[in-house]
Amino acid sequence: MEKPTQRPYTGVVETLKRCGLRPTRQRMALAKLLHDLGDCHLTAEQLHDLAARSGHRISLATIYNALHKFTEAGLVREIVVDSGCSYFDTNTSAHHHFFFEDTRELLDIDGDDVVISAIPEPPTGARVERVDVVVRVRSS
Amino acid sequence: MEKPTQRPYTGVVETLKRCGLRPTRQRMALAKLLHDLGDCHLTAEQLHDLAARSGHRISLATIYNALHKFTEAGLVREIVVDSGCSYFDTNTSAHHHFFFEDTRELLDIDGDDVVISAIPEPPTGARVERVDVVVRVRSS
DNA sequence: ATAATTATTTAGAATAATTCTAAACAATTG
DNA sequence: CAATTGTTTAGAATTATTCTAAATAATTAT
Repeated sequence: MEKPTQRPYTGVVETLKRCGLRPTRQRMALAKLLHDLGDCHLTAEQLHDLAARSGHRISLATIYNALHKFTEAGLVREIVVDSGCSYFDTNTSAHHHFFFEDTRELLDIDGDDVVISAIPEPPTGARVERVDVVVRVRSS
Repeated sequence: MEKPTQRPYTGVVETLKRCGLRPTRQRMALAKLLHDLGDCHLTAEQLHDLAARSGHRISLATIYNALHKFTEAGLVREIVVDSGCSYFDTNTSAHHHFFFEDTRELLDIDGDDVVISAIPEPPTGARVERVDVVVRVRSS
């Protein structure tokens, strides 16, 4: 847990700077919202709404820009489970997902709870970026 | 290998009927194209082009309808690796994928080459539909 | 066979997520 | 504080996909 501070943006400003991202008003607001939420999965639209409800009028294009920059910087992770839209995961540690096809919701699976004991070599000239395991479930 | 026949559509007609799908001209053409291709991954657009090149003028809406019906029937499998579009896999046996993020291409990984030795129980009320493993690679 | 029923196809419009554009603006650097 | 560079924005554009409703084709019942 982080120690509360009088200056609520100091933390995210540092983080953004460390990643080589200008700490703009919008990015600070978004980074703080995401940080305060803790582990969760959001679409760009959902983050847009959340920002709006928190009093931040930020254009959707900026939400996309920010999410992509945050993804590059490793602050969030993009998860592809649904061809309709992208989810952004605030949990960047090694882990996997349940995907509820009915509700289109994601649930984390701890990295330790999935053991992949064999993976083939990637073809020559390719390096493994990451291994995604998605357990697709439906209500039965 | 299938024995060649004088009536090239008999095979797919049977397959379609067995799946409870009316063997329409379009579905027969598409099923035959997919069957003749062997294991591969196609987008709706790619199948549309392929059909056109083979002399079948089939509307894109029909391609989507057919692919969805074929998916329900288990004749093809929909793979989600890219939030931009869906891929349909003619290989319906248990297997996984390399996804080349640069070229957006898929490559099969034999089911036996990925060993998942532990998967958590799905939450109560949910049943596992399937487990997808995607090894995301980039040219290095 | 033919008619009646039901499913499928189609073109084109509609939608949804995302990206693009170029002008305004804000953060950083000199 | 001026100049530079990066960011934000509204709105248009793009892309994949779905929807709509009329036309057509496959099936079933007569």
